[in-house]
Amino acid sequence: MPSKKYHHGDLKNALIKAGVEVLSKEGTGALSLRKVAERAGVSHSAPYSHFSDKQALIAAISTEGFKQLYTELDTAIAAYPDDPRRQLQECAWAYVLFAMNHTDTFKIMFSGVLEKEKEYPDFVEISRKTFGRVTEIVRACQAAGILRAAPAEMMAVAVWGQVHGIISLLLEGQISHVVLDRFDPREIVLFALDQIRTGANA
Amino acid sequence: MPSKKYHHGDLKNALIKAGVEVLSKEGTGALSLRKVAERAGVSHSAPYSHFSDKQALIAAISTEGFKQLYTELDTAIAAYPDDPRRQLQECAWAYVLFAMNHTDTFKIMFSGVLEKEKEYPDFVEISRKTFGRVTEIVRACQAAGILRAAPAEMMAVAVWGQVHGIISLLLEGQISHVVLDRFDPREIVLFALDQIRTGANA
DNA sequence: ACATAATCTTGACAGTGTCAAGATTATACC
DNA sequence: GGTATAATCTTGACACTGTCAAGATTATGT
Repeated sequence: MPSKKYHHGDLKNALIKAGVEVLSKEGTGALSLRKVAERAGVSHSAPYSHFSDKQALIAAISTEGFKQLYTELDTAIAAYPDDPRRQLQECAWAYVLFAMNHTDTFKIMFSGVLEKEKEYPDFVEISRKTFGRVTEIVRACQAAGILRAAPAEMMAVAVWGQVHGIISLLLEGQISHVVLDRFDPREIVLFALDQIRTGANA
Repeated sequence: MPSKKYHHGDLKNALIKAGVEVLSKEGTGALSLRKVAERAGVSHSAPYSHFSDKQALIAAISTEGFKQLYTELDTAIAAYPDDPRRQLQECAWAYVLFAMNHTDTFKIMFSGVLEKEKEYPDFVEISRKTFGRVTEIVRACQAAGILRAAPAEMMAVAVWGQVHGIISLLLEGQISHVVLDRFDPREIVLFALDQIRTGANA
């Protein structure tokens, strides 16, 4: 029990974890450096030994979120080797599940709270890596004749954007009650995911 | 020149306008009640005569944004009467243009800064109205055999989600440089819009 | 013309991000 | 080992924020 050492030992990670906790329990608006510090059991200014400012902490939380998202995509991919069609499908669903299970982390990752993301190399790298993984699958699907021919990166962006859009609208409560009264969120997402493949044309 | 009257006369709208200005000039993070009040030439507490709290001002700004978006969709629709295919296409593009021309208003409308949106009836109504317009077009497209048969509201959500996702990723700077180095944002959006219709399947 | 309501100001409070100065502890080098 | 140096954490302060209460000013309705 390292209860009252002057040096915390692993404060940086403790702050990130505390940040995630605050996010999930009190929402994005309640995330403050001071609250995170208190939750980690240190003084209000201690975070500045590890993060240059609040944005840096947010960047770290987002990076952590991306890492988790990456591993979930990775296991989804590993579950269906040599089946790129299924891989793409499961990745899309894993993305949706991640967003629903870690709503506020997801929001912080994508809602523009982090302002100069390119200044955080870890964030940029895991983001790039994740996107690269999706691109690989798209390329494999194209090679297998499952997806149509097109620049793979572009198609990956389009597919990702489509998944991202529908889950974002759902999480932000933008889906009309006219729809929510009649359909389950899962149904809506599945319909949208299906339409990515088939298109809306008659 | 009603310069120094104790009563402003139209403070509520002035505050909304000032808010939009702050948003577009200094970004979402710089939006504060006090700054908005100062810009409108009143004391820091004056906004509380018209808005119960900051959220209420944000709701008003968002509502204003939705109204503008609605009229732009409306003119896009009016420009191509009896051509639902073109109407849908132009609405999607108008949506994208609105997001690019009023980035920070768009972000405030959709980035979850507004927390209890259902508590603001004006916001709910214009939001519902806008969605209804899209649904109408989808229904018309289905009737004309342009879009495939499916619950129109569901399909409208899916299409909207797809447009929303791609422009959101672009605005948040989430599109990889691998893609941005090779393609113009317009190209990316057009590709994505095209894929909404055709689907990604081979 | 006057009572009442609407609007705006002033002053205060707690909470926030951030910085400077100093206290405490770990690390590296002799 | 012991000591200089760096890393880590605390304390105290500042300006800024949202919010409220009390009061001043003006509009409105009767």
